[in-house]
Amino acid sequence: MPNHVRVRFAPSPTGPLHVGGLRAALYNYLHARKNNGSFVLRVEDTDKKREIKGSYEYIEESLRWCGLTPDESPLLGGDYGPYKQSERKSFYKKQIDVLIKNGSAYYAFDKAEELEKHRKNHEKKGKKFVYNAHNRLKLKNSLSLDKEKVNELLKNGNYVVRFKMPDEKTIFCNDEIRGKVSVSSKELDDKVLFKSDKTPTYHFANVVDDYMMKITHVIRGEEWLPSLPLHVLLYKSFGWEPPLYAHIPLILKPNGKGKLSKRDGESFGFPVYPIKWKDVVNVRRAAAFEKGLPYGEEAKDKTYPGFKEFGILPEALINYLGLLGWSKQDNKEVYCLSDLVGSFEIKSIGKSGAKFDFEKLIWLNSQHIQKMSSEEVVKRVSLLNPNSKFNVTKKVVDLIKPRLERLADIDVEFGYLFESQKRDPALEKKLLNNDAKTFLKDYCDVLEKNFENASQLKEDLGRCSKIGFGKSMGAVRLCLVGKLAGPDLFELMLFLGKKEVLKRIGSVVV
RNA sequence: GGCCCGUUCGUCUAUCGGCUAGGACGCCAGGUUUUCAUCCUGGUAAGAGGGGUUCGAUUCCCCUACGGGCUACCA
Repeated sequence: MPNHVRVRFAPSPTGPLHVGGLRAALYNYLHARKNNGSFVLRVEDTDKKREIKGSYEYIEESLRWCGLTPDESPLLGGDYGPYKQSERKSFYKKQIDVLIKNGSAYYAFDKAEELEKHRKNHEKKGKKFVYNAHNRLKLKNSLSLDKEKVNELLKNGNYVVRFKMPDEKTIFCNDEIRGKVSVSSKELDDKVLFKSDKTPTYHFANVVDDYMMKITHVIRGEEWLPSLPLHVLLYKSFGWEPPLYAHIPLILKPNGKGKLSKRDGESFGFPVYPIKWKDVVNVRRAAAFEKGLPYGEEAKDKTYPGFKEFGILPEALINYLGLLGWSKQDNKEVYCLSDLVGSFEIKSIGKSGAKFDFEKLIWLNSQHIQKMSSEEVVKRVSLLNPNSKFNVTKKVVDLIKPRLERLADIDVEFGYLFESQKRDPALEKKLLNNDAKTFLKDYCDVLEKNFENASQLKEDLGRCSKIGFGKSMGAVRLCLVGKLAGPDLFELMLFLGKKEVLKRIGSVVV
């Protein structure tokens, strides 16, 4: 490729970044790095009504947490700025005039309510109302009205600019993942490019910016595929060469019903955001008010935990998202970011939507934890939970690493390492009969005198045991842990220390 | 409803016309650790359905079904 590869991730700040968006960002990042290109973060904040305060900061922070740092962004700047669409208004104004002048776009004066009425009427007849060649001359716009009237209406300032969709023409576009996509232009409408508040719509701003920022590859969610023909036609109207497009399939709910969305975090019991998101009701309510929508008074501020708070490593999340809907020829499963970069190829991205599998994410997470040094794990845990009442040391991590699935809730999962736990009553009934208690008492007496190392502890246990080695260990384990789980019994005893072990076993014997 | 995209084990996927359909998660069984977990070994399980094209279709084409997306002066 002769041109320098430039890709962009262009979220709109209408809320937190979710896994689907994160994956789009990841694929863009991978493609940029693979080709020594640039990864641009652009904020599409043209619709101020829908903007939620703090989203942009949240998005940058999430990307940083995942290690997907952009080369150019609103914060970092760059040669093609500004990187917030709200700061690029003059560009859009200039370019919309170009399209009006060359006849690709026109002014329209129809009121929103009037159009809504048309839509309703058509719907009643089982038809669809489309604002295009089929009926644009019957509506109020600069193509149907005479010049005088148009000028008069323009003076009022209450107009939009629409794209003049060609009449009955088959439009062919190319998608890097699916190949040729074609659609008849009679299905397409004269999309609004410029709103009456003098701001551009997504379609227009997006095309203008991608061109001006010299974007070579647009990698975005499949929900944009239907508007690809419009975007390509816009490029043609300008006489510009369009970039290459790749529409990546959506991430679906685990049950396959629809794309993964915000609420799913709650109903499926796992996060959908990278890091925690604080949903502030006042902000939402203000937004709803602007739009004239009702917003429940009973609603409360709510914090949604993210994968980070759930104890998922960013490495694992990226690994999982990378392989979801994309796979490499080799049979490896565990990858770090640079491995993914090495073999990334747009063409090998899958075509069909993928259901989110939390179990596999957890498995990958534990794989990444195993690969990590205990020191590093300690560091991450303390960063994640600086106020924990327990001190998770290297010794602790050494003991539990093979069974560590998530970095969070260590004090809950492995609380027995820090303080005595309540014993499972069912197991107690089964394992702690009189014979067992006799054994425990004998063992305590021995331990009192001798508490040296693992092999000695083990030998002594064997000597005291009259109920079988397995049962004896079970009994001791139950005393120390409260259930039949945890690390190697004798390592655990050494970790807890003589005093604590005698205390925990003693509480049963007496 | 219309348009667009998709469809291989329960899930994520490999296969670029020759297949005893491969791997991973999950699940089950066995082994190691006289314990827990890790780990190892094995097992389970798939080409939506129907038509073509072909010596041969999971692979190419068509239809149907199902799933998803879009259908705003939202992105």
